[in-house]
Amino acid sequence: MRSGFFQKNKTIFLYGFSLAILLILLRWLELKYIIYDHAFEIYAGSIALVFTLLGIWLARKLTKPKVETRVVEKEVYRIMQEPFVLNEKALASLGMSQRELEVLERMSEGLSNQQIADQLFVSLNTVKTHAARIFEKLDVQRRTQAIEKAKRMGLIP
Amino acid sequence: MRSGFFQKNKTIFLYGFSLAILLILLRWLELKYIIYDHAFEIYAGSIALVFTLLGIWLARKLTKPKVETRVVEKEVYRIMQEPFVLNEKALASLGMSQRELEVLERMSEGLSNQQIADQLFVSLNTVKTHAARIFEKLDVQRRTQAIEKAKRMGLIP
DNA sequence: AATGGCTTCATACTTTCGGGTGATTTTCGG
DNA sequence: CCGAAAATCACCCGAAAGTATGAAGCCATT
Repeated sequence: MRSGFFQKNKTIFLYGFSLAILLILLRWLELKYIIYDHAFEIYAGSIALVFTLLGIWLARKLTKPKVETRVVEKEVYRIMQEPFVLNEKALASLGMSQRELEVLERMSEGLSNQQIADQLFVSLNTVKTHAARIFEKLDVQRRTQAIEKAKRMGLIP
Repeated sequence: MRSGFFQKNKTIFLYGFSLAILLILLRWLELKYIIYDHAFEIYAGSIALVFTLLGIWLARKLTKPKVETRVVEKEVYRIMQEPFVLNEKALASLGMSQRELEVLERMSEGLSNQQIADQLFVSLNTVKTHAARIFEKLDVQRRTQAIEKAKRMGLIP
């Protein structure tokens, strides 16, 4: 393709053109006897200047941009359970005992009284007693309420 | 400082030097009568070539690298109470109905079946039926388990 | 018209939970 | 060592929760 050929050799054409036009211009200036004393030096200087600029342009055109990796911090919000810290104050103010807390934790895991009893190696009745105390201290009636309240108070995760 | 002055004007000095040396070289070549026919064109061409290269070099030296910002995501964890967004996918995959979800929500608030029935203006039996379906779909046996699982799945806050 | 899902309700039954009471043992600080 | 708090266990009883089964009405899709 003609246009394709021109496209690919555009730089070369431009190059030649620049040189030709510059020479013509300089000759014309010479003929117009504006320059005659240091003619050659001016020629050379002009050519040097123009082609330096051309070189710069070329370099900018052809050089691939240097890639500089810049780390941009982007906040990625994640669902994460904030590290649970037991609310000791609330625990103390309620007078919640260690054993009761253990029962409460297992309750919140959805275990039945019997399962809790098995895990803690105590009788079902014992767990019931603990549960009753827990409800009393938390001032609730049902285990679901106890769990809800205890979570809000920071007694369990 | 002298050296500082030279440093800062290095490019200009280099420039002048190049031109001077080139001219001397060309004159010498001319004197050696290797060139004499198309002397001027060769002069011009040589100067053009050299200064183009110089321009390219200059450009590369002086041009600040184009910064292509490459975003590298860096996770910044932060504690936040996750604003609850309902996990619709899980909801759909479980085939959980709207009514069932309502019951589930109230369950998690610690309400009894009777209270839920009153709030939703349905009978206790209806709530029980919903509850049974919920347990079935969540594959659990107790309401406490259902709450625990539903929370983890993002069905309820 | 038929099908299937959702919601509603009922009945009957079993299991678990929660309240109340009382009692024994263990632990731990004064 | 003594006493209070904690932990353990038992028994009873009623309430609540959960299981199983059936069924009717509604609504959208086929």
